[in-house]
Amino acid sequence: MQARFMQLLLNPNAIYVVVSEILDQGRNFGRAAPNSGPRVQVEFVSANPTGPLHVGHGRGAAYGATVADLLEAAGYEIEREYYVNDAGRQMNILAASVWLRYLEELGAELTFPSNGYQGHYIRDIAHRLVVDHQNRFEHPVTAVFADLPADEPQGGDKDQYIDAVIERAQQLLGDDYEFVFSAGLDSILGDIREDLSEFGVDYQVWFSERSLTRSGDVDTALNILESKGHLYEQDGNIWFRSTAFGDDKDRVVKRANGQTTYFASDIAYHMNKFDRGFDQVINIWGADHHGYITRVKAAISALGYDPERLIVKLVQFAILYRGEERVQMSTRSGSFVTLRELRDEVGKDACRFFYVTRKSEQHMDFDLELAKSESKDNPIYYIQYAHARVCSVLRKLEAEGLRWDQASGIASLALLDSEAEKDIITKLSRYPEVLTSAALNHEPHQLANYLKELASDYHTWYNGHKMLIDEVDLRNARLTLSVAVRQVIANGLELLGASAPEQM
RNA sequence: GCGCUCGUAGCUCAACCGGAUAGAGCAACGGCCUUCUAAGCCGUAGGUUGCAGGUUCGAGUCCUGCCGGGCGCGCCA
Repeated sequence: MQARFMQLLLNPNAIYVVVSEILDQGRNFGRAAPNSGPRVQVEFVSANPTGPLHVGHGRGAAYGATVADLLEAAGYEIEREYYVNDAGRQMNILAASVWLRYLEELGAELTFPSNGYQGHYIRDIAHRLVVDHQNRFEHPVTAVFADLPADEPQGGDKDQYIDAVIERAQQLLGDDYEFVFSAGLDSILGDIREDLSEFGVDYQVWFSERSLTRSGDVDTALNILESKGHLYEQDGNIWFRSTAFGDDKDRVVKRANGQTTYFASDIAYHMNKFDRGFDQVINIWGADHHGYITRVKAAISALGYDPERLIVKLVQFAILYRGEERVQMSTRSGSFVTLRELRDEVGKDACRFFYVTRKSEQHMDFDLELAKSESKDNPIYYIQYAHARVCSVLRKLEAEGLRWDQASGIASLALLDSEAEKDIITKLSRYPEVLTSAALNHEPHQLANYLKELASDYHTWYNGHKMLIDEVDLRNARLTLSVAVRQVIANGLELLGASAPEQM
């Protein structure tokens, strides 16, 4: 930085140096040396594996993946992790739902619990169970529903009812209950994994909540809190005195029936994270979880770790629009738009780009029509088109039997001395700092906006200057700058999870 | 009710941990195709940064109050 600054003072041609740096370094231009920075874990999405991901998860996925990729490009050693909430009541409801649909597949006639999972994907899982295991899990309907309390439509309590169904399933299935449970979990988790992978989001670690109980981490964490005097008993429950660390109220970690709470798992999970030696732990949560930040940080402090090392980024939900019309979504009624449907309709590149083009904590409107449109109105197409345009010119060049001479182009860069050209070159030289700033501030939109500007500058310049001209030196200079722009756009698009097409 | 968060052009958003006349893109209006992709380019117009105070040499940015939107306030996960 210092050196280049000196060069700028001493030599007006120094601004051109960046062009050859870009061409020399290619994909690595703007990147720091790999693993030269802190070791950081980024945990994101972590949606309950009770159904497919929807568009709300999509924003967290795109944001988390991009922040992780940006930090990695900035030299951080990154571990991407998905926390699998595979313990708890919701998962049992899933297992019971699968089982009942399985019985229906075998011909049983029954009334599905009002609190069960209604989605069609449950039937698909049940169907596979029948195909693979025939009637192995079958029990007479009379035995299944004998002496159960009333469901809500019959004037009962839907929660009590579904709990009774779960208990009955466990009684009748015995060891096979775990099998049905796993069939549901594995199927949905597999679907989520595939969905994310197709979205360009891949994890190093899938961390199971149940493993925390099995490994004894939950007990260990509670024992540590106990030994430090942060727990107390009241009404038969064990409470964590989180108010001592700024929380509004104390929190139960173990119920009177001996069951630990989800929060206890969370305490153990964060202890586990810190014990793995990360310099920094980044949690990306939906905005509806903001109330948990205080208590989790309280637990981290109580365990003796520095809560400053935990960074929680909240992501607001996106509201889908189809043109003017708002797309209604309701998870309960099952009328939600899945991430897969969104990808199918809009395409991965536009999805990834649109999601991160706004600050994460900002509410955003996601316009499906705009994301799909193939015009300059659509920023992702606009940027990709700048890239394709350069490729197109090079193809045309070749078709005319000409060659791009890079060395000649570099040597002739000083011919590009208009303000527009210098602006483009200056903008190119800013790329590394934009990348670093976007990474360290966890603000991918900085890079997205930069790419829009660069593409705009390039389109403007391109429109006013013909590339394929007879003057060889000037032609090579223009092509060289074009290729440098193409490289930086490709680098930026890669970090945003979008492709850089050679033709459109 | 309490807490968190957001409020910037008609619309969607920027503004580099307070710094100079608050910037883009859509939409609107006016131009540019015998020429490498018009999937593009140029120009014009558009703002009392929700409101009212305060701190500061300086506030979209920090503080207080109010108004409005979103979210949260389980021995659910």
